[in-house]
Amino acid sequence: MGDVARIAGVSPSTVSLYLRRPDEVSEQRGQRIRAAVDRLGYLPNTMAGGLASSRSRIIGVLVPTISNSFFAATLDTLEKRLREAGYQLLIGNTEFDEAREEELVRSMMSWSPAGLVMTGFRHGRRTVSMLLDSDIPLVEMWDYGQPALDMVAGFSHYATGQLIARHLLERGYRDTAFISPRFSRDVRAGERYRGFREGIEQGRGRVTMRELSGATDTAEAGTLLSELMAERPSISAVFCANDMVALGVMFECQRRGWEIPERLAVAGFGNLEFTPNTVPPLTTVEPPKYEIGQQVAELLLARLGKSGEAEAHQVDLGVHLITREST
Amino acid sequence: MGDVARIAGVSPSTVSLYLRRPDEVSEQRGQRIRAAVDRLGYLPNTMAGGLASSRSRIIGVLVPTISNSFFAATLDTLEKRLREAGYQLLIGNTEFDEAREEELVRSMMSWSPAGLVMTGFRHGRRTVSMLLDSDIPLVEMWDYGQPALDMVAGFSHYATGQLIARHLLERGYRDTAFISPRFSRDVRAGERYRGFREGIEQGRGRVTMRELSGATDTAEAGTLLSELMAERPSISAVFCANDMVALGVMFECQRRGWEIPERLAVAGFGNLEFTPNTVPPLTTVEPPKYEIGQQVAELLLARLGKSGEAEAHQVDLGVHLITREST
DNA sequence: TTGAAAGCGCTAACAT
DNA sequence: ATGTTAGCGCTTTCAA
Repeated sequence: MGDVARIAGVSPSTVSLYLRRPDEVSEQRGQRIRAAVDRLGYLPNTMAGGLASSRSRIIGVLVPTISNSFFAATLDTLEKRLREAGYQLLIGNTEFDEAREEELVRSMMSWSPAGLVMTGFRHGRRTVSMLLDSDIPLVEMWDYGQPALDMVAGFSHYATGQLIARHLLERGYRDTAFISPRFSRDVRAGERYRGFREGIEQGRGRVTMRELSGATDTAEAGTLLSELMAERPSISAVFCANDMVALGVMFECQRRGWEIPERLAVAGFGNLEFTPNTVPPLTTVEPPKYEIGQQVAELLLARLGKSGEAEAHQVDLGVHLITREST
Repeated sequence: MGDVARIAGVSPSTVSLYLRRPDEVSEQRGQRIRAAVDRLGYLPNTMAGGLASSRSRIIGVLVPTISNSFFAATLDTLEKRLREAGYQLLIGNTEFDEAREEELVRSMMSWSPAGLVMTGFRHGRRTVSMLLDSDIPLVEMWDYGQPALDMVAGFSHYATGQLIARHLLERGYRDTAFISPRFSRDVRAGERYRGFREGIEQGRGRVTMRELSGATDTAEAGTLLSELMAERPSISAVFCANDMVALGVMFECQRRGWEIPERLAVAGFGNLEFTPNTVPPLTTVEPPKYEIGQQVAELLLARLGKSGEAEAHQVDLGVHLITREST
């Protein structure tokens, strides 16, 4: 930057000012500075800037795993939106592990990030106290309805479960099942189950639940379905914790010649790209996966703008039931 | 850090040394420092450290979109592996846009990253010269066989296309089709097409190609298939640019009552989670999506270790043909 | 093994 | 609108 200043014939602080707020520098010098920057291919040193101003243009984001298509979609819009505003994403996988989450929060904090984004409400005790001690804007995403540390953008998985329960009851299904990845690998699937079970039971129905041995696995979903139907042939509808599980269930039905929805109704969660196109088209619930990214960015940017107002914002983005022929 | 030093009764530079290389500090002072760190909940300021040492523990990663499941899988292992080594990932979406890529490279460079990871070999002219001017270790991933800027971890999409061509020819399919997302949205699908077409034509076969209007869309894939088969009913096999497209094609066959592989053989690319489980199970090619992440990390860490040796490493991780009943 | 001193490249008062 | 001055919180010689 010194070089740029020398070549442009101005002082370093003028260059710095020009780079940050160009309109506070005279047109004439602005041009000279721009020319010098181009000539030297000057790139500012972000770390020096961050150190001097004691704030950075970094947003730390923690997700269980990047490769979960829901979070990946959210990250996509979040990155886009924040990049437009001049921020960059430091991403970490917690792998469903509170210790790793704590370690990640610690290392993100050491960057003095402008903001932090975390998935869900479950955090370790020490993580929570680090978060509360700092005054870094925080958004918890992909959930709603439980006590939050700061801002929230998500929806209620409990209500989602209830929504499907109501739908199945309306269509006359009472003897139902729920097939899910292991709850320890997907806490929010557990919440959907709770809502679903309570909804069905309030309607005098019954729910049989099966957890896969780990994360989503279409083959294992098919196996579990077969076992379930052998044990309890009266089951007439199954709510799958996500559309991938539902796909596995539908493949199994196809192999066994079980008509959907006549022999067995199937519902999912996610409205993935292929979901409208299955045979028959799958009834599902659409989560606001892109909107969450958008909303998280907006909450953060709003807070970063007017630094004073410490208004805690919590946004429930809701879900949509998409009724198709599988129920 | 001054506070820590005061409480521990040592100098700041001893604290700094202890934090970086604990075994060069006496056990006694080490203990005192550790106690002080705990008591104060001290978190080092990474930016100050980075500025002083003029290097950071950041690896910049550029992908077309995070939400592509192939890249997401790679990012997952890459993040895990690099986090274990004490690095963090700064992730950017290029959105298939060279201008955005350039802008991202520029802002990543301003962090003095320890390394950079990019997807594929196509970069803008100015991006290339920035990359070459800097001496930041660079890995280009997810492709192989073209001139690279530095290190490479990937596989040949051209060879992948040829592999499937050979397989289909062996099974007696000569009149074939290729259905793909728009090549401008997936350059590597275009490479697979090139390999496939040349392979089939060398075997005296024929390929009819159809591009979707944008990214992967199972519904549109079905529509394209119908049109294709109406125009040219003699087609007996279709190679889909990825397994999602193949899923759309299979749904369409199911709706129309076309037996797979009797009426139409189907092959895909990706070996996604559901692929072994379709009806019938789908023949596909398995790309080393996790291995790429692993290998990128290893190349980077090797280079970061022995800083002197500027050995350019290029790794072809290859693919596996997985033959199932759909062909 | 430890400490003192200098400085990494910028920003932020402040004075002009 | 521009320049001067003093740090930001560390790491890194270098000397002890």
